[in-house]
Amino acid sequence: MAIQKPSIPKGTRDFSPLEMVRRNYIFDTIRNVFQVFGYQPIETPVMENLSTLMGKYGEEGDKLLFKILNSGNYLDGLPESASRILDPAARLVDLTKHIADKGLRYDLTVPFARYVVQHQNELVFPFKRYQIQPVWRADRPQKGRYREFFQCDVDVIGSNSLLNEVELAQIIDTVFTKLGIRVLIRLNNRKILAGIAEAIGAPEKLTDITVAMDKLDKTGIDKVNDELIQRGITYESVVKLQPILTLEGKIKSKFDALTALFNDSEIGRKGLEEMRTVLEYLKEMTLHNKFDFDITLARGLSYYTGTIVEVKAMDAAMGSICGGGRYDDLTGIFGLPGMSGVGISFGADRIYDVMNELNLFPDTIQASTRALFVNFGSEEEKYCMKLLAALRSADIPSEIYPDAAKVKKQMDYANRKGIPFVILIGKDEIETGVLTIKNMVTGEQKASSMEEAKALLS
RNA sequence: GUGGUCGUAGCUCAGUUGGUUAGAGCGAUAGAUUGUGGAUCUAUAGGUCGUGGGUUCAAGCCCCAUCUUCCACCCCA
Repeated sequence: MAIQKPSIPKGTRDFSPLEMVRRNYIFDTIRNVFQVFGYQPIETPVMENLSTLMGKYGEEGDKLLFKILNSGNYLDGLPESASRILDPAARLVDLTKHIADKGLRYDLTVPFARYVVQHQNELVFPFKRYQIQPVWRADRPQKGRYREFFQCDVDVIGSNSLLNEVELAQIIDTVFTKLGIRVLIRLNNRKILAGIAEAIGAPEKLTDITVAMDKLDKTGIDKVNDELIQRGITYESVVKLQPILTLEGKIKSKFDALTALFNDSEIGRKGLEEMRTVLEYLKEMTLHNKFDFDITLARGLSYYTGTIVEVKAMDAAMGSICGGGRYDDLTGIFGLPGMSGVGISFGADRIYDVMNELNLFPDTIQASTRALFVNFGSEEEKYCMKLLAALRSADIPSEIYPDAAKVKKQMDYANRKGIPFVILIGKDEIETGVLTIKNMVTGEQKASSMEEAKALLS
């Protein structure tokens, strides 16, 4: 058989030891914060039924789902003849639903909603859960965008209280403070966006308006207006929107302008009230990072209904590294209506990229093996295994070189793995019962007892 | 999904208007040095030039397709 060049699918990556140590540092930090705030872990399968996933992320989202081809003879049982399948005019989607009924999860929120409905009888509400698992999107890879990446989700479901929003903001602030990333936390509320759409006389165009407004800081007001017109919003409505688009600066002035605009919009007033409450709490909390009320923040996922939040690194050019919001009725579609939830998701891979770019990983996390026993042969080997066991039971990460190779080679091994101490046990040491320990940084070498060794190495 | 971009040794990259046997540095292995590493010196190994077609007397170089990389758009973590 011809040798084939090994490769992995587009947009996926291998993680080598150094990367894993650093990734685990991120996961451990985030997990600890989640636990301190009283959240409990769950996991769900990497694949879900396509019926669970389809239609939850909008039209775009359905296209980005990885579908899993059915097992067995998946062409059997097709409702129509094979010639129809081979007909180039036949729509691919039609075929897809007959030959694939499973897909890889696109995020952790929808599987969580499914989980809550299925396990509603055993859960204690409000249910606070966290979940750290990979998700898959059939996107084109680019900077900060992978086809396989990890999300770290925290959600609380079964509580309408805005205290949850406040706590989630605290979690964001705590996580990024611990990781050493300076961030800007942007907040908005979907009800405010709905209120704006209503107030300018285009309530049915909410999505179009938010998608266009979202680009304000990126493309500028002229482009946004162009897009609004292009999306079928009337000239009059666009004119009414201008005072909102040009709003800048103080939170108070935004509130004043919106209050005036929302004279006839109840939903707008509701959103504004929610935002005021959240911001007041946050002011009391004295966070380490800045937060802002940003009217242009929209967020794509269609299921958000209340507060929305997005986090960006201040010192690196990267898309949002954390985002989320409140969804009033995510479980309704699975048969459990009236269950409000709010949650956020940390993008571990983007956080990694930011920390890498800014050199934020502490050196101390790279520590692996503390000491290496040099192997001088079978006699010495046996003797070393006992000493090794003693070090290991004292929680000192240690190892023995498995072959009686040249000392140079064994030293090289220690250097390359960054092992700071080498222990040499030869005939002399076995006779005298001491350990010759060499410091690989200073080159210093001395004889120690086991007790001294433990003290030195721990 | 749209547009662009990259691919030569394990890694980083040279490679002339298409012209004999595709090079360098780093790394690897062995030795100088049989229980003492990082330095130095010497030698050795390592390539279907991403893949498949095509043009040509001749292709790493030109053309087409395809895969991959990176980037922008769309959208998003």
